[in-house]
Amino acid sequence: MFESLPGFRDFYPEDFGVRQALFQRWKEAVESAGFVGYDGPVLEPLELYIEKSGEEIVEQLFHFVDKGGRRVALRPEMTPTLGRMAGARANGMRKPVKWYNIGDHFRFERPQKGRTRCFTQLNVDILGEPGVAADAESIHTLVLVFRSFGLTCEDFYIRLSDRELWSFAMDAWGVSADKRGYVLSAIDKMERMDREALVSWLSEHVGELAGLIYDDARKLAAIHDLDGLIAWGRSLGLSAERREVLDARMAEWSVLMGALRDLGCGDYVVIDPGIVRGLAYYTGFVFEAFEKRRKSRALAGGGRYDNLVGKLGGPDLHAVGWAMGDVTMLDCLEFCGKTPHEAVRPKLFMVFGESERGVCFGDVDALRSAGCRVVYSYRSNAGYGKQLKEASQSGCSHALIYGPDELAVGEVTVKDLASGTGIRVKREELAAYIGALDLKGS
RNA sequence: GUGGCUGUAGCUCAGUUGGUUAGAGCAUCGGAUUGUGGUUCCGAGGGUCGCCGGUUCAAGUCCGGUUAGCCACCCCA
Repeated sequence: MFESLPGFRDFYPEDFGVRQALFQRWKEAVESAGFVGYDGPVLEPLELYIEKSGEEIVEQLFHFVDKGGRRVALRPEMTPTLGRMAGARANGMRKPVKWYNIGDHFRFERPQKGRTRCFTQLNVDILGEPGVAADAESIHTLVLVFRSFGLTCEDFYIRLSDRELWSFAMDAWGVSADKRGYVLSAIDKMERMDREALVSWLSEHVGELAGLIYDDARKLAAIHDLDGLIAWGRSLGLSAERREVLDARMAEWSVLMGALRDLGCGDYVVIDPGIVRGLAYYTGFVFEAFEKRRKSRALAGGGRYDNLVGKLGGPDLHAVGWAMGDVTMLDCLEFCGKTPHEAVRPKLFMVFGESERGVCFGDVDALRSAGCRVVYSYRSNAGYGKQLKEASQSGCSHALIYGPDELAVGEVTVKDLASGTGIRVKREELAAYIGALDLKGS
């Protein structure tokens, strides 16, 4: 027997239903915040990803040369495609643009917990708005998504940081522009590596500064309130000009935190400069969502990336957005006992005698056309008992019994298979009766 | 790319110091059951014990390799 490729998953019906329910909640939650759906190609030019991240990223892509000699790759993330699409229409679109996508992505990595080679992501982005109103709504929408699954501030939280703060810090340390990526990378590793190992690694890039950077970065990463950030900024000893810019940034922090509080996100968001995100293209506020009661991979991550569209050759377009993966999210929901399920709808099993078959099949067609879910046994000549047994084992909620007694007066028996109770219903009223059945909680 | 653990029926697992034809529960299918289901009982199908090689009179069991899965590292878009 063939098996699925490493890191690729089969979805049998029981898993498929959960997955569809997940997508449905995603869709409803982000549409409630005014986002509209879009999609792009699963296959893109390899250069679209190299452009942003460099040649080494190729190792983690599914990529090949197509028959036309083009170097192509399965998309590992949505943002470059979004940037390309939005960039092409940027000048003609009314701002802000609020788009979301639910789609498959591919990365050639070693599979492990929370990580596969093909996963589905929800991407939610706001384009064309430079102000913190967009950052606030982006984070609020993320909270809406979590809450739509019944998760609370007991289950998850969002760590909010700001790359601009780190820019000020690097100004103060005197880190040159070409080294800043390494420093951000080091900050990202602070939670996982001890001082000695990290300083040693960092000193390969910034020399003797490494120790100072590490100790200062530790202090900034430990700040978790706005007053603390402001005090930290005053201690930097910036020039008057830079000081003014920093003050303006702190004012934006204040507006953002106020908006998040008013949008009901106050209990979910914590200031945490230790988050920087791995990607090069982030420019401002960045954030990641985590489970609260256990250590796990980030549930979602995002931030502001004002330069990406321009870098891809489009016009300057402000942007802020985030992504959430299906694997980690379903993991989290299972841990929290909040695994989503598709809505329960009545499902009917037709039970009939040989001489009632014709009438019954007529109703099968009519009820199915009316949108009811209707099935029946393929076995001819099976007794009513056999058919009912099949009905109860098939997972149907109700059996419709077509017997001579019922049909003689133009009725059928609608039997609730859970309770065993039956009720006679006029055949012409069947669709209406079944449509009114409410299975919630059953 | 590195390391640890694990592979026996569709699933969960037994399988003694190596010893005849590898078992159980659940699930599946059939029957008991000719107009009223879920229970119960009976029966059936389903395994080259992940794969290859070695040791041995004899390997599911011991050894080596390999492959797959899980977990961790690396990386994380």
